[in-house]
Amino acid sequence: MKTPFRNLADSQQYHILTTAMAEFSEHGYKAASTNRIVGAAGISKGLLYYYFENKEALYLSTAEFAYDHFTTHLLGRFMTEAEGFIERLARLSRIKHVYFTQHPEIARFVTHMYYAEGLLEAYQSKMQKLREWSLRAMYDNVDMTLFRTDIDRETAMKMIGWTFEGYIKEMEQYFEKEGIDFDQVDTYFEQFGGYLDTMRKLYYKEAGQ
Amino acid sequence: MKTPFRNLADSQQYHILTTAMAEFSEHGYKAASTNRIVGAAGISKGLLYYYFENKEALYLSTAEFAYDHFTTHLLGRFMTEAEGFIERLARLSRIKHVYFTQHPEIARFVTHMYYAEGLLEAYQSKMQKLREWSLRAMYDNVDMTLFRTDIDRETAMKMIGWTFEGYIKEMEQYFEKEGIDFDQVDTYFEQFGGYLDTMRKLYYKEAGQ
DNA sequence: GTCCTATTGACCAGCATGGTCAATAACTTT
DNA sequence: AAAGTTATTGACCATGCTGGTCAATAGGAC
Repeated sequence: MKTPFRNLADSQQYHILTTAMAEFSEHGYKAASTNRIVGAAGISKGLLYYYFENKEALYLSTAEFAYDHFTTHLLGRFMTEAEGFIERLARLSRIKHVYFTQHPEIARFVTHMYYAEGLLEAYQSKMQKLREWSLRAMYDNVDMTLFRTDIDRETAMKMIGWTFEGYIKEMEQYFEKEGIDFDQVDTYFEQFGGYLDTMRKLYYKEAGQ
Repeated sequence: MKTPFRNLADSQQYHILTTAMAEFSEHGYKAASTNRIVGAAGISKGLLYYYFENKEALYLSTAEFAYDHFTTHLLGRFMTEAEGFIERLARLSRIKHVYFTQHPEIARFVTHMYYAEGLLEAYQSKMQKLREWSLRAMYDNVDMTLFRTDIDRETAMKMIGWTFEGYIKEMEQYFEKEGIDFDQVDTYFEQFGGYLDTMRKLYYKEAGQ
């Protein structure tokens, strides 16, 4: 990253880096095309190489920006309150969902980084930290006594996690096909609440027991 | 597909087509490389174009072979017996798993076809049939009275489906990392049975009720 | 006018692509 | 053994895209 890029307005930096992220997430590092990036970003080829020394430097800047943005915007909101496992996952899902809709390119790119190999050696310790921290976000300060006692806790937690994954994936597919209807947003929340109730009925002790 | 290819021994046809499938599934139609295919298949470039008129014809032959193989090898085994929903999904999972380990390239390619767009217009009606048929395989002749009555059936079935998806995905990831230990295969089955028991405890009426 | 920075897009060599084709190897038939 | 037919090779080609360069120029500051 060269100084001219640093002198850019934040919004323009964000614009260029997120377009690069979209390209990198979709095609991976090698197959990503700088030509497509400049086309999508609306700048000339020359200007990109006036901002960055080469493709790799662009990727690394991109990765650093994404990592920093992700951690500063999410870590803060994840302070753990005491609550049941289902409520915890519900809260995390909502927070993630907000972030994914507000910064979709960054979110997609971070998941790409999470699984990518090769160029990222410099980031693997950071990723490791992220992994550990996301574990804490899931389990720290969770009230485990809510679970019914006749089924294994580990099993229950896995199944609950898969239920959230499945539900989120289904919603994503639905929105991708049908588009989000903002008048119906209440219905979506109701439906989500219904799933939560069902899960409580399945996995928690009966009330008052 | 030209006649010389038709005159080939079945095993050689299978070999070439499955190598092509691997390439197509991994990179998609456009990014797939005929050079890599001939390299992996151990034949010369010229020979490939002696067998097929061009890349598209190769893809179409590949798709047809995969579809036929998949349907003839799976549809037969899917006759529905009366059973609970959990047992049904467990049975389907086992059948699928066997097919995926015996014909991984075909299996991967069929899922690719299932989601791919563009070149497949000719196959979309076939895919539609496959979709309908897989629905029947899931729901036909299922004993719904086993479900406990205080939770919604649709919700329960979705959650059970997600549990299977999650478990299968986790197993795949585990095997990819650690490799399959054939001495431990009993443990895997035990573990799977444990999940089934838990699910029955969660979603079915208590015995004798 | 004179700097200095920002910005362009034509241009380059390199590489991989899908596809061709003359040469030849390997069988069959006579 | 000769002739004919089919299988098989790999060098070769035009094309298109790649990451990256650079002379030209536009814009603003002094």
